[in-house]
Amino acid sequence: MIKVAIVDDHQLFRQGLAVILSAKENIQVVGKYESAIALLNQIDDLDVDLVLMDIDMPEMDGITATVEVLAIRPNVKVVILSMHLNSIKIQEAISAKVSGYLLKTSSDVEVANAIETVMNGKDYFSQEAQQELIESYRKKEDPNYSELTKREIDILRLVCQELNSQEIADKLFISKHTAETHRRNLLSKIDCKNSVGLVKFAMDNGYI
Amino acid sequence: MIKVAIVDDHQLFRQGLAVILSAKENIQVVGKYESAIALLNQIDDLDVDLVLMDIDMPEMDGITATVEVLAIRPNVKVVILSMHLNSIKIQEAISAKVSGYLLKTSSDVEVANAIETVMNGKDYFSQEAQQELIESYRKKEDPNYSELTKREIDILRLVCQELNSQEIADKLFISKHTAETHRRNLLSKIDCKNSVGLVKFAMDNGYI
DNA sequence: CTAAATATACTCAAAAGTAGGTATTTATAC
DNA sequence: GTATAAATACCTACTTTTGAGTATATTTAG
Repeated sequence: MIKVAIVDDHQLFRQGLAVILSAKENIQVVGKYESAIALLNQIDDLDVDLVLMDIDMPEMDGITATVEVLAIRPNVKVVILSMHLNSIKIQEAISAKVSGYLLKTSSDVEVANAIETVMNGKDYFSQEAQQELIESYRKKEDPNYSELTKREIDILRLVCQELNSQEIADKLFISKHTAETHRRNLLSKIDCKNSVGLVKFAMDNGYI
Repeated sequence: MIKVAIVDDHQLFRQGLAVILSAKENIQVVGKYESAIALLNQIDDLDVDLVLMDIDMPEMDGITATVEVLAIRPNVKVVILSMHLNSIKIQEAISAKVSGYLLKTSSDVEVANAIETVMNGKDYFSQEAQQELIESYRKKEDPNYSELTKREIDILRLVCQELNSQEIADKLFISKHTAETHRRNLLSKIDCKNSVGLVKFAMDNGYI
């Protein structure tokens, strides 16, 4: 019997999924949590093999939560169950050492498969997640493509807070010229026309 | 027995909710659809009293779908079941003649209550939805607040497509000056500093 | 019909963003 | 240790946005 916990802020989803999974003969739902905090508060005393974790939740996102969970209970498996598909989230999830990544559009059969696969010591990433990763690797091989640097991500986030280059410069203790250079490099890398494109990119790719 | 159909693109949610609702003694789930199109294709032959409708779905959003459903089957009740809470969506839903608006964070008990209430000829809007509406009415009474006009919404959407004022002007066959005026009025009404603020507002309020 | 709201168009001026450079210092990787 | 990448900073030039006005035609609501 695989002991599974569910973390999701949507009660209907949480409860529905629990019912569906409990119907599987080898799965037992031992916990349902409406937030990562709620799970972390009980993780010490919880007899659990695998956590199904949503990403978008108030208070603490599922990826941060995964890091916390694995720090306390390194033997517990974490599988992401999110509605969003973007390569940055998937990569962040992998960095956080999740064992799988599923979409909410998945079927109950796929979720059960994923749980079994992960408990057998393998990873399970949904077809869509794999595809997304492959495409992001393809992009990286494109000579016109280059990853954003840490500093560029800083600038991107501040642009998205409606700050102008001078304000960004003040905030980061750099020259206005530097902020403008970073901004221009962003426009070039992301291949968009103006700051509006930057915000949309940031939103689509989970930077904000 | 109340005959309910569920429209939601997340299979796990759809299926889970169906199980939960089927357990209620007075509710029968007569259909599960992964898209509004799928529902509309079968609506003629479907013996259904009430549709639980998600908003954010590919192909056709739940509000457009509601209008279509009610055009064909005016006696069917539609209740929105969405994860998002914003006054514009709620108002659009009301305009589309929905009978209720629930959040996915609701409990199964609340959903069942809502279904019963609506089948008794009343409307059911969740506490959060009501609160959101009240706050939007409060805003309207604020002398500094004013609703966006249709034209302003046009301009807002084009700004979000990375167009500058000249390009917007060309697209709408108006003068560049006019486009600039609209843009400035938007900044003033939305109370933000630049186009970045406009995009975020547009996203937060479901304009794009 | 009339008043109010909306959409339209313009001017002038200041501020910010965009586009093309160049160049130095600081990390990082091989 | 030396390439390489990243972060830093500056210059010139041009475009766009923003701010603060004014003004008129067109719609809409009472």
